[in-house]
Amino acid sequence: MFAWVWFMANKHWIDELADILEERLRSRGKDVLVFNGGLSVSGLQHVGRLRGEIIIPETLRRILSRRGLKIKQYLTLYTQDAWKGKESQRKAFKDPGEAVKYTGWPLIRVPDPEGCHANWVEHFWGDFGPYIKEFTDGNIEVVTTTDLYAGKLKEFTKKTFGLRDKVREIINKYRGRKKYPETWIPFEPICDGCGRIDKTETTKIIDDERVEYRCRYCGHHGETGIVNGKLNWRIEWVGVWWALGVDFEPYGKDHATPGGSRDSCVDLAINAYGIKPPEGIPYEWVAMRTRDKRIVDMSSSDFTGFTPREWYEVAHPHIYRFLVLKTPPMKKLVVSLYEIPQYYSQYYQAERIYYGVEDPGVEEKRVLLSRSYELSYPDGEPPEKMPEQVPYTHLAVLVQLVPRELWGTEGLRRLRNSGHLPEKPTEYGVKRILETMERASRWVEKYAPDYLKIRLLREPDPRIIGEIPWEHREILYRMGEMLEELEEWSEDSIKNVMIEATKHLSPKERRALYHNFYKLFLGQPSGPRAAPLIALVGRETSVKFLKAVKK
RNA sequence: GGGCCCGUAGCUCAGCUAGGUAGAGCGGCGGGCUUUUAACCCGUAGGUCCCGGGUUCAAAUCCCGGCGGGCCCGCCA
Repeated sequence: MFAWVWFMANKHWIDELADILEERLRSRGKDVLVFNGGLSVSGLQHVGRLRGEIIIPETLRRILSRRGLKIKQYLTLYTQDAWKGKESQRKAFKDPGEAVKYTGWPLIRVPDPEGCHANWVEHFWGDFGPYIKEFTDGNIEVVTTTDLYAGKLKEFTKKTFGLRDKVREIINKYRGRKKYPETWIPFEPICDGCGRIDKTETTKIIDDERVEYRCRYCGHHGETGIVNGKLNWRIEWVGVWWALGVDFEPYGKDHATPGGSRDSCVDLAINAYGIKPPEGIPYEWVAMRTRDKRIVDMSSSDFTGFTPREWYEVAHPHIYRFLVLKTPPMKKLVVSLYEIPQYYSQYYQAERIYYGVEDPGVEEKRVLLSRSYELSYPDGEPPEKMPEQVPYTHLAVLVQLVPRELWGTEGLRRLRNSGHLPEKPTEYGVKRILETMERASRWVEKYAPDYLKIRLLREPDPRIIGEIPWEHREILYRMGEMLEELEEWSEDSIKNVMIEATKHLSPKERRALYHNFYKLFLGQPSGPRAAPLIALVGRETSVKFLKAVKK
């Protein structure tokens, strides 16, 4: 139809989003724009949290930076929030019963359940925080609400005391019957008596710096500084926008409901504080598929999901970024560590489409996949030449046959022999293969199905041999003899031996024979290619196994 | 009570924004491949597009009304 329409229809969702955002951000007239994301460290920091709060804003930031916008990206940790003491959270401690006493404490004050870090937050941040730079370009500044309360939010708290009536009026619009009374002061101190932040009530503002409060939990009355507490949650969110000057911040679907938290906070920002609320987009959560194929939402406080560290161990961050980018933000993304090989092959396909060596047929698909691929690089861009692609499962098997110290030599030689690598492979391609080998090796240990786990039997097993019919034993024994006499010990000559020994068999019989062949060596009816396997096992051992069938 | 995502082949989904002969991958089946790296190649079967109305020459697609599944919010944050 019209070129314009065609053009629009063939944009990646994130580019369309970037277009809209660019216009709105430019109209704000700021030199440096601010992007933010927010996380409460209530427990397991799973990969799902990378999606909406980190990778999506980071990618938008990079796209818009290329268009000349200056953008600063933050990630805000809600460390002052109360520890809820859910059963799943208590179970993180050796003595869950005793851990009840931390209920209601600010997260940052809850001790590390395993005693290896300064507190709960730092403990669970360990598998997440340090990996952000692997999944992004790393230009993200992490701030905590605890630090903000000691700084800019302190100022905001004072401001809020002055705006009390207006703030109450707006919040009460969203509170149906349970309106806050006129005496309400929107500040929740940490109780000096019991340590809780979720049960205190401010009774009096003493001056700009101090308040009086009472605790509904332990009955303690006291006074404390305004650094020692937090604002009511709706106000706090606006406070973060104000303190950092946020211009864009995505929000999870739990905040997206009309009349919900985002709406009420926008109302507060405009009508109480007179600031322009940030632009935003809602996003769906990430779920995971378990070993037995059940789908469960990842949840921090329920400890369901897996961390960026666990992903990084078995797969490149590129792959996760790719999955996030090819999935529209309001669609549920389901990921599984058991399906890593499939993700690699999807990624390789997108890569081939990007480099133009494969035609997806449908234009929309081409745009979605190749752009998602292009943006999948955490830092920088795809290399000029398409890297060599070796299937993940291939490497998973290879690393089990070649000793680790030979991966970079013998392993690569094997790949050249099998045609996966050319004589002069690209630098990035080789680097990626070596990295994938490390990951595939760990994946085999932790997640691979049994049939991909290759383990040579220590000794020929008489019980297995007993199950092999005599005519097969004859052939296997003969193979052993031929291998023993073989002049040159190479994959090719071994392969010739195997062909020679089985050429008189029908395809069906040959299949049956190889089942027994694999059982003899591995205890299971299938395995890696026979000739390379034998080559690797070595002459002495393979002859020993093969001739054992006739003892 | 309000909102979001979804319903298309056995499974996972694309196609719906912009109406024009129902698609892909996986799985199944048959065959091939000097046995296979959840492989590859060729062929093949398989569908009331959740249901009912409406608009239209024409509806999986647009409109209205239902049904079913999953999820979020309902004054905790």
